[in-house]
Amino acid sequence: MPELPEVETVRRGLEPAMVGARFSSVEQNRPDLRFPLPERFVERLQGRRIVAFGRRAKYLLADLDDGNVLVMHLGMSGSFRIERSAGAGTPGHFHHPRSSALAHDHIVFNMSNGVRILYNDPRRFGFMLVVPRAELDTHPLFAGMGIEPLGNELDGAVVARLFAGKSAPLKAALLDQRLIAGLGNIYVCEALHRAGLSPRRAAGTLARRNGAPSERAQRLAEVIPQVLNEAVAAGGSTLRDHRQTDGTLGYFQHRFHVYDREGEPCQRPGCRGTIRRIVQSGRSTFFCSVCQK
DNA sequence: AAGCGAACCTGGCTGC
DNA sequence: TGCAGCCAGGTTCGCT
Repeated sequence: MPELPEVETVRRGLEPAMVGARFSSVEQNRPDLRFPLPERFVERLQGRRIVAFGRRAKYLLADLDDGNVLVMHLGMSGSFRIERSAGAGTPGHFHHPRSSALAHDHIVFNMSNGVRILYNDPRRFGFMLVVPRAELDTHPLFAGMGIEPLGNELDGAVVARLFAGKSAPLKAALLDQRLIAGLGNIYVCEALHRAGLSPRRAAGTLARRNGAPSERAQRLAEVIPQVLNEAVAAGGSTLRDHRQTDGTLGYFQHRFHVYDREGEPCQRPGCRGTIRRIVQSGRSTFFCSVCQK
């Protein structure tokens, strides 16, 4: 489900409910998600206060007051929803209603501010772990992680360097989280269309030319943050499960130019092409072979 | 070594 | 209506 814009949407929804609050109680309804949950997961969270709530690529990071970080990944079908109890605002009288439990509500955080935060994940490709903040950067999950596409690091020169010498298709290189971390199938397809680049082109063909990053690399570096920022502003894309934490839908899917639009006319002004679907490394790619070269 | 396909899971949709 | 088959926003593993 969630690529960077969806995860950022979730982060923004959860932040005000989480930062400053403590975990009053945590319900763990099964031993594992994608991986076994950490030893004593519930005990390690209960009583802790959340001091910051951030994101790195597609990971949510809740900094706890004991120096640990609760790391959460939503996999393909993970989502959070927030329920506010009637007692919110009057400390000591929350009732955290249990009546609303749905199938696949695997983890529930009952917060000291009266908010109930439920993690639902039918496919269980998501996972949670607890890592000391000081060890986060060297943790296997994060050590080899690529650059943050909404940070300041992304520009044509960086793209050229990252892709230099790669024979893999651009599509695969953009999905490789060790290069740029946070893009997924939707936004890779959309970015490539905006940049006018074929998903089948070898990534290495964007490398530097005569000491300067190629025009193509610069265009790609420009459109990636553009499409991600527009998607964040739209609350992400709702294909099936993604919701903002208050239940409202994302609406960026209405602005897709290629994703899931096989057979439709290309929307690029003046282009007479038709959106095609091909399969690359086992995943659907949508693109216009007329204007994407 | 890089790159590709399969695997991990459940559910929704399509077509027979 | 029923059921088989296919597909899905991610990541990792293992083979070539």
